[in-house]
Amino acid sequence: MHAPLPLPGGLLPGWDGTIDGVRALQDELAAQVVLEDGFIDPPRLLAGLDVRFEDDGTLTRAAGVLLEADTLRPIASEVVRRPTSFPYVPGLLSFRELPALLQVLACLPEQPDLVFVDGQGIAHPRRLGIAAHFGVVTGLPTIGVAKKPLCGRCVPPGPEPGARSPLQHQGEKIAWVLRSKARCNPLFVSPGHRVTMDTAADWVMRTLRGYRLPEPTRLADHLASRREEKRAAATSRPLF
DNA sequence: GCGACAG
DNA sequence: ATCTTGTCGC
Repeated sequence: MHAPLPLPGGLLPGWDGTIDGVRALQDELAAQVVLEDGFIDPPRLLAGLDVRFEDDGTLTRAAGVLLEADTLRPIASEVVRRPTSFPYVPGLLSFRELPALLQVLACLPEQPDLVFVDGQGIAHPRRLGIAAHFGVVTGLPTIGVAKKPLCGRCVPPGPEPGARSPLQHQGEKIAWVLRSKARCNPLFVSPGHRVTMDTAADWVMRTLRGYRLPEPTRLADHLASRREEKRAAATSRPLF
């Protein structure tokens, strides 16, 4: 038994307050991840989600963007804020960011057919990164797009855009290390839920627009970083 | 035992 | 993640 985390009760029903307890819950959720394609093909709406923090982590801010899949044009976006309720612990990131992600998803005008989340999908020690956790909880097809790996080893992919090499962990292939753009560090793309490893990488490639990040994640990232949006929108300036 | 460690 | 301008390289 490890040291209990200093948290207010009621966050996780039935949780014993220990890190081992959270890990046990992750194992249960990870068993529910589906690694087969299960989305409408072709999808009509895509969504990009990202989370940031304010006031040294006291406040959690989530940004969500809804895009038209065939044009990659944003048709709606939302930003929500809420008090942070869980500390940052490597490997337990989803428990810190999930509440805000679910809240911003609920604020979008329509349900997306495929979601891109900033962070790992199954490329996690217990195969439950934020994108996988989000996918299992919402039931939505999800892809995890991370800028850095959490675990696993790999041989760097070639320099040409589209080049990819497997990220391996404990004998399993958990993500594609994908070179989305020349001269840029590769992305770590893994299935979140109801998506195949190859489909995940394919959709990242086909939603690129000349930047390192695919449009869904890039727009959500951009929106989540805008200082002007840190506080209640004073001016009603268009978001795009 | 030591180091690494998504956001 | 966050504190933060200009600057070097392709």
